[in-house]
Amino acid sequence: MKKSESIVAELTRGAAEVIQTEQLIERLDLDRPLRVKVGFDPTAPDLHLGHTVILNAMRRFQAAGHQVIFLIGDFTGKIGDPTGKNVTRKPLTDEQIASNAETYAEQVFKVLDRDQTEIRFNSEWFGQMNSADMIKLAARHTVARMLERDDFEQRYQSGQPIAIHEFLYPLVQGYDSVALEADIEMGGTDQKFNLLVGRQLQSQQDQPPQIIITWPLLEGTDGVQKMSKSLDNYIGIDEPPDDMFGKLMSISDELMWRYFELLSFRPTSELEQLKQAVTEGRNPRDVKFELGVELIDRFHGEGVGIKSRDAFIARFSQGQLPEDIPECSLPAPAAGLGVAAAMTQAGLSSSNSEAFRLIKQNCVWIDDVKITDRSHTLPVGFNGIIKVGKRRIARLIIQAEDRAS
RNA sequence: GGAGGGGUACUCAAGCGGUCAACGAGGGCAGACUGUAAAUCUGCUGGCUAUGCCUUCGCAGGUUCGAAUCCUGCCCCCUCCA
Repeated sequence: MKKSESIVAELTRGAAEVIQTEQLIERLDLDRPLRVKVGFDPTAPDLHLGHTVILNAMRRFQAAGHQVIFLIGDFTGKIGDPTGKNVTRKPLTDEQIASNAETYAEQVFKVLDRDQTEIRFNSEWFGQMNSADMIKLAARHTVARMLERDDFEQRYQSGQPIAIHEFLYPLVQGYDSVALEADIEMGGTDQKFNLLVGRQLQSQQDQPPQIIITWPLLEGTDGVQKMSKSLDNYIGIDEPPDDMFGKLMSISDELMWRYFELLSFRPTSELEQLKQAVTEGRNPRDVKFELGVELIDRFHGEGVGIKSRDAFIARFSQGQLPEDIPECSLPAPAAGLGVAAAMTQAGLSSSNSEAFRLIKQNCVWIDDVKITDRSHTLPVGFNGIIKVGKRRIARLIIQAEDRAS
C-alpha cells in the first residue's frame, strides 16, 4: 500500500462521499501541498457545531501539510442563494458582507491554523467580469442539467418559485474553483451538485478536475433538520459554556452518537467502548456528559467543560439556583410594576399577553412562591428572584422611576 | 400575449357573508413522567392600559347593519397554449 493510501483513509474518515478516491490518491502522490477549497456564504457569521464538522476536516488537511482556502462568497452573497428552506434568499449589502466576513475570520481560527489558511473573496474575479463574460459562463450549462439539482427539482415540482439568477449560483461557485485552481473542494452533502459543476468547468478550461469530498450535515438539536441558525436548532461555538452544555444535554440519546461520530476527536474504537457500556447498563446521560465536557473544553478552554458539567448537575439534578443569575433593574411608578410587564421588560416573555398565559399555566415563581394572580404587582424597592419555567431565571430589582431631572 | 388555478397566523392547511383571533396538523412554549433525553399524556400558542378593546386572512378601494368570505383594480406564484 502506497504511503498516500493510508493517509487518505485518515483524511476522509467520516466523509459522506469522495469523488474520486483514486484521483485523490494520485493527487496526494504529487507530493506538493494541495489546494483545498471550502466555500462559505457570508450570510451566517455565527458558526455553530454543524460548521465545525467541515472545519475539523480542513484542519486535518492542514495537519497533513496542505493549503486550505477559506473562500468567502461575497459576490455570491449579493446574488442571493437558493436555501435549503426552498425560499429565495434576500441579497446582502456590501456592509453586511464585510462585517459578517470579519466575524467569520475571528471564529474560524478557533479550529483552523491561521498560517496554513488562505482567505479569499470571490468578488476578486467576479467583480471584474462584464455581462458578456457572465453570459458566456451561463452558456456552459443547460437548464435541464440545472434542474437535476435536487432542491431546484423539488421546488419546480411543488410549484415554488425559482428565480433565474439562482441558476447562476452553481456556475459562479464552480468558476471559483477554476479561478483558485483548486485540487480539492469540500462541502456538505447538499453541495454535491455545485461541487460537480466546478469539476465540469475546470475540465472545460483544461484544468485537472478537483476532487470532491462531501461531509454529512449535522442534525440540529431537534434531531431532524440540519443544524441552522434560522431553524433555531443550533449550538453556536461562541455560546456561553453553560448554555452550550445545556443544549448538548437536551439532545436525544440517538442523536448523541451522531454528535460523537462527527464532532468528537475520540478514536472510533473508544466510541465503540462507550456504546458497549451503555448497552451494558451505563446511564446514557453520563456518556452525554463526556461529550459535553469534550466540546466545551475545545471551544472554551481546558477545564471549563468540567465546570459546566458540575453547574449543570447542581442546577438541574439537584435543583439549585445557578451561580450567576442575570440581574435586571426596572424603573416603575410609585404604585409598582405588574408582574407581566416586568417579565416582558426583563425579556422573560415576549409580550404581556404571553406573560399572562405563563402565569395562568402556573409556571411563574417569585422567590419560590408561585404566582397565580395575574394582577400581582411588584412594589418599588422589590429585589428578588423570578423564575419562569425551568430555564428562564432573573433577579429583578424594581426602582422608582426617575422624576424629570 | 391567451386560458385556467392559487396567495389565510412560524410552516402546511380548512373556512367561501354573521356563532372567526379564524377547524386541523406540524413546530414552539409550559406542565406531568424523567436523565432539562426520547416517547407518551395535558394545556397554551396576535396584541393591549384586559371579563372589554384593537389589529390580522397578498395590496388598495367598494357593496353590506356586518367581509377571510361578494365586487373592482393592482401585485405575486403555478399550469397549459403561443
